[in-house]
Parts: sequence; C-alpha cells; structure tokens
Amino acid sequence: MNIGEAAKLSDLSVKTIRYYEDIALVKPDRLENGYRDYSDADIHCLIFLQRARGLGFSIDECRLLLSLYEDDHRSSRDVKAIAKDKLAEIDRKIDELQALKNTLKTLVKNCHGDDKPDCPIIDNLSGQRAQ
Amino acid sequence: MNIGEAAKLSDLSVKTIRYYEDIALVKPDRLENGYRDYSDADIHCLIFLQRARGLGFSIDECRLLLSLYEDDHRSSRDVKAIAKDKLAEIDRKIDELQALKNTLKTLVKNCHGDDKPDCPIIDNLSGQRAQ
DNA sequence: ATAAGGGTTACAGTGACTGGAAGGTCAAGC
DNA sequence: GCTTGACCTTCCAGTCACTGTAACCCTTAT
Repeated sequence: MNIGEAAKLSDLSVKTIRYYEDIALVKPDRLENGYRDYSDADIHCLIFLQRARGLGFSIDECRLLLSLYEDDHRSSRDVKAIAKDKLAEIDRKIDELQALKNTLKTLVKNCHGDDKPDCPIIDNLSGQRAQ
Repeated sequence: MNIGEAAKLSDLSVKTIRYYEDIALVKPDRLENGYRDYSDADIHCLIFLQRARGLGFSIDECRLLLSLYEDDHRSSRDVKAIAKDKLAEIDRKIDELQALKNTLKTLVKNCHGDDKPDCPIIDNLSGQRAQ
C-alpha cells in the first residue's frame, strides 16, 4: 500500500512516515517504480508509533517499545518499567509547570494592568524582589 | 566586564550569552582586543532574560518583554497581557500532561509486570482496545 | 619562555519533524 | 496521444534554543 494510504491509516503525515524510514524505524518494501509499499505489519508499526509518540515516548523509547512489541518472548516487566519511567518524567514535568504557573499567577494578580509603567511582573524579571 | 563574569552574574552559560548576541538580544561593546565588554545595563538584561526564560517565555516573548522592560513609557497592561497568555499556555500544557498521566497510569496499573509477554501497555499501543 | 585559563570565530549537532524545490509516475478524461 | 492533477520520489534547508568542538588569539603568573 502507498505511503498516502499508510498516512491516513496511521494518522501520521507522509513526511513523518518518510522520516521514520530515514531513522530506520519502519522499513517498507519498494515497488518496481520506486514507490514505498507498506504491508499490514508496517501499518501496525506506524499506528503503534503514532500512539506511543502521542503518549509522550521519545523516538528512542519508541524504538525500544517497538522491539518489545515485535518480540513474542518479551516480558511485560520490561514494558512496565519503561512506562513507569515515563510516568515519573511526566509527573516531574507537571510539578515544574505547576510551580511556574503559581509564580506567574501571583505576578499577574499583582499587576494592575493599566496605562502606567509600574509593573510587578517586570520588576520581578528584572531581579527586584517586588511584592 | 568580560563574558565569563557576565555568565556568573546572570547564571547563564557563556555559550548562551554569545547566542543571545547572535540573535541581537544583548549587544555588548567590544574592547580593543575584541573581547566583549558588558555594562551594568547589559548584565541586567541578561538576568532579565535568565528569569523570563526560566518562567517559560520563548525567546520572541523575551524580546518583547525586554523591549517593554527598557521602555519607561510602557503600560503594565501590555506586560500583563503577555503573562496571561503564557499562563493560559501553561495551563493547557498541564492539562495535556495530566491526561497523558492518567492514561499511562491506568496502563501501568493493569500490567502485571512479570515474565510473561501479555501486556496491556503493548496491547493498547498496538491498537487493541485492551481492558 | 611557557603554561593555564581566559577570550574569539565558525561550523555541526541536538529532536522530531516540516517546508519547499525539482522532478518522476499514474489514472482519468478529451 | 496528450494533458491535467494527484500522487510519488529525493534532497536540502529551516525550526527552537541552545550545546559541542576545533582552531586559534590574548592575558597573566611563574
């Protein structure tokens, strides 16, 4: 099947699919005319990648997950470990953003937002510990 | 003052400071020997940038904030608007990560994590709606 | 005189794509 | 047979905000 159809089925862009071939993630056969020819197994890999990326796994993590996906003798322990790491990472990111949010919220609340130049946001950024 | 000291005072790397000059954010004078020479005002800009970047503002947003910072006739309304936009963006990101976290948490919880290959995480990624 | 520790430029690499140019292929309609 | 348009191909450049590396110059202390 052509790359265009593969794109529709996997909900990835044609560009992205070609990129995944560049980095040796999914390597379809070629037809005589040079067109890529995706098998059902290839499509499943693409869908797998689309979902894994959507869940925030990096390309390298996807590569690992994909090898587990294709390994009938995998242990679910290995998969779970990767997912747990990612979960912890997401937690850290949320905490970080939450802290940013709190800081920014306080600054926004304290800023009059009028025509005058006095601004606690600017003051804070400039290093003056404004209240 | 030399770039090394500027780096210490602003808590930015030397590389980053040079990069900020490349993209015309902070343009120090030059000494006769070609060394960059940072004024107190330059240092304040660098500190400003370090804090603004730390709060999640993009370089372009920093550029805008910096122009407001340097503008004595700014209105705090303009600053507040940028900060509010950023706040909304952070909120969106937190929501997104929260959704990811929930999905991943469910998957991790349902995975036995043993020697067997059966794995709801893999099943989910492969497109099978596993329970 | 030399060595350490600054400074300078220029170019390449990161991650995960995305955009664009220049061209080849295919199927449908005239 | 010809054209049109939609698809496909490769290759190169750009994104963001730096970071790494190489090759070289300058300053200061010994």
